Amino acid sequence: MKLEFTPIYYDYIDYHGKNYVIMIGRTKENKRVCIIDYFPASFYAILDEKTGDKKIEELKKEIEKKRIELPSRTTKVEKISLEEKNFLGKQVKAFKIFITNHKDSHKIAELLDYKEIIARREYDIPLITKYIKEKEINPMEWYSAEGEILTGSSDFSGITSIDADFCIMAEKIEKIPDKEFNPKILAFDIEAEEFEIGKGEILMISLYSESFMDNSVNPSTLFQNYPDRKFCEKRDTANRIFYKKVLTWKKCTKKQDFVECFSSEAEMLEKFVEYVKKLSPDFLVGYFSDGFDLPYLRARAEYNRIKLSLGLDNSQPSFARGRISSGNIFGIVHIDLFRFIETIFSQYLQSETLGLDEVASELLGLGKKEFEFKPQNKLSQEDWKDFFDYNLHDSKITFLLAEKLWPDVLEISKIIQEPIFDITRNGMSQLVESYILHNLDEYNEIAEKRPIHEEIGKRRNLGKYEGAFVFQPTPGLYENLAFFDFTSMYSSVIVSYNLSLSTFLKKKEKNALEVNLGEEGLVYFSKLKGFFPDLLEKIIEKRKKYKSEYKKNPSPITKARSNAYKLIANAAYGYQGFFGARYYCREAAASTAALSRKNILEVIEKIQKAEYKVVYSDTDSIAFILENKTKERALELLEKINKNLPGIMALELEDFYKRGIWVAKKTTDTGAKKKYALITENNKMKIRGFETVRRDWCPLARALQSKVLELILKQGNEKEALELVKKTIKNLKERKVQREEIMIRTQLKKPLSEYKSITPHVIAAEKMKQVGMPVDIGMLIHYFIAETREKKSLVREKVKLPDEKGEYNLDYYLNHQIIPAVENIFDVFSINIKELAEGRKQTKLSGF
DNA sequence: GTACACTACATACC
DNA sequence: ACTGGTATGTAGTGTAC
Repeated sequence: MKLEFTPIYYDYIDYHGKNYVIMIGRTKENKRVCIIDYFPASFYAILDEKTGDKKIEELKKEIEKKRIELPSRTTKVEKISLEEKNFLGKQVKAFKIFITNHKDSHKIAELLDYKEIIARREYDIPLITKYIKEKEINPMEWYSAEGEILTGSSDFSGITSIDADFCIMAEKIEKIPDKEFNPKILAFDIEAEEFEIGKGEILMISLYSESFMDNSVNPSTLFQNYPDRKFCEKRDTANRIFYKKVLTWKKCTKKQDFVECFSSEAEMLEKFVEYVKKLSPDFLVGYFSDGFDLPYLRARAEYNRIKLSLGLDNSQPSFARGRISSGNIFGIVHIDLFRFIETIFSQYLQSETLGLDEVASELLGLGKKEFEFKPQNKLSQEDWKDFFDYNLHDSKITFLLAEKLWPDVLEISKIIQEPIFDITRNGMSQLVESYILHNLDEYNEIAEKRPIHEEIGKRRNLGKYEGAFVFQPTPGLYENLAFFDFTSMYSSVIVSYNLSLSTFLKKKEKNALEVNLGEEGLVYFSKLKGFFPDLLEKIIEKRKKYKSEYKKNPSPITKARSNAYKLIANAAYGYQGFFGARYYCREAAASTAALSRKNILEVIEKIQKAEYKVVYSDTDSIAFILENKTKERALELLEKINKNLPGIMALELEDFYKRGIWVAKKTTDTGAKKKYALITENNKMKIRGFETVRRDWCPLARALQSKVLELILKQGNEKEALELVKKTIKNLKERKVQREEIMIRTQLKKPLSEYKSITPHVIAAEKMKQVGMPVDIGMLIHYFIAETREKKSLVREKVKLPDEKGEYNLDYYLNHQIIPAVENIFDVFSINIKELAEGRKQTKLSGF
């Protein structure tokens, strides 16, 4: 049998003690296939360069005898080959040792205790990663596979019970040109009685999906085996049909045909499993479903003593431990969109929180439905109806989000070459590392090992190294500014100076690059191109290529591709400085920062020598005043500077600005760093660091500050802005300010009990807990500061929750929100807002 | 009892 | 623990006078 498919899901099983990789994929005819491929595990043993051929032969014979006996299996060395490889910049001879079972590779590696073997490597790479790396069968690309169809008569360890159209034992797999692939996405969402996992009943479960068929199919035939086929939505303008359903065992109404009612929670759960199986999606998508929906379903299934057999082999979801456990369903890729957005996609968002409502509003222009939660017994028939709508709507926006983010998920998976399950959950360092691992073969390089616990401890104890340079600004309002910045500065420094673990030299060598790390002394790097900088250079080139491709042909895919390369390039520097990295190199990271400082300081000097006044600089950007010079002259200077920059480093024009303001720190009168506001000739604002952009300030103060900055920057003076402040203070004093304007939001970053300092938001969180509201790490706590009967000195004693009765605390909002937000802006014009507010208050309160 | 230094914490910039 | 360092600013905490 021969078929063409794209691998979507990867896993492996043991059969007679050996490892078989299982890929679940789709053919272009939309058939689900399961490809099984024998894959022998292996690792490397690197030999001391002095080892002679005779000794090598002896060692080989010795190693061939190694074996491990376990009750369940015997793992032995199956085969050894001697290979010429590279390892951290050196040519080495290494044994590639094939063993029976990957799970024992660590143990077998430990048995190789010979003085001639100087290092053992790659026993710690997950089998799937190794499989993809060595056999080059990448997720979401296309392959043809030949092999025998596994039938019921086969004794292959229950494999034939996998719910797929075909299951084959691969004999040959070959790359074929990519084909179009439309993912089958099924979104789901649950509503439960209690917030705590498994504590309450699951009231309802919603499903939302595009009905998986081509346009020629009549919807009425699609779910013909279903009692509920009429619940398919009609075709939309794009000729698409959607499947929507709410499963519940609570009060059903006849008016909502998408609601299906069952007699018990258990029956509802069983039907949920059945429907997911019938819909047969490639991706089951939730929002925060690793942390809530899936574990909740499992807990309730357990409680009801039923099996949540969602897996294609009828297995239940498994939860890998980690900071957040990841819910894996065999054969179906479970995606928790929240995790993907949190680690990867949030950088492209403006949203201040990453809740479904805000993220969906931003990306889709469609937020959550409003619904007021109440205890079950307080819900009217009408409330239940709204509740079902609400639940379905959550699945709907989750589905639409998944579609929206699909190009990014797809491109990242293809570029990183790891399955979608992993890339939607792994952090930035893991993505960079996977990219490196999958590209090592280009350099014939053996992979470095993952640091063990002890090593991580050592690395962390080394402490921080000196980072970026930030220019000390002078407070003031400036006109006619130019902003230059380095393109991907740290990455370009790594490439240009060849900074990495494999190029780092333990001692000075001839022709080496010497980097001065200040107090930490001198370090040296080889000028022979290392694989890490070389790989990074290629990433940057690809980013450039795909960026211009995107500009020529803008589409979500070209954009996603360009962004994915940018993502890796930007994370490379942090990766080398990250204690958990295989290719951790503190010296390289510290040198990257040092050489970046050196370069930006040199550029600052050049700009100053060309008689411009530099007003600010942070890490990779420089702002300066054009004074009487033209923009063209500034651009000529830019060209000139670029000619003398090392390697691939490049400086570019960020923009020209009509005006810019820098303010003083609140404690001293020196200029504050990382805090400024700019405006272009087209009145486009760029505000950095100010309270306006900080979510832990109340909207009133933020909006006022933002408006004040705008007025000042547009007009070049403070007059109108001052009037606005006066008006706002008057309003505040007259108690005309709406409650939502004075609400403060602060994130709870750890469990309540771990706070050493009891801050206002901790008190607010405790209050929430008391009234039975859900409180969890990561939540934004909303509260306001109220007037109190007795005089209280601490802010936390005046904290009230949004729906508590009480007046806002005038003194607090005046002196701790409004005035601090605008005080240092008016200081630039020698106006003392505080005196103004107080002075008027004493003489004539009504003036405000 | 309050002034001050210091710490804890959250959030931003790049 | 889940990329790095630099920076501001608020509120709480502890201590001296």
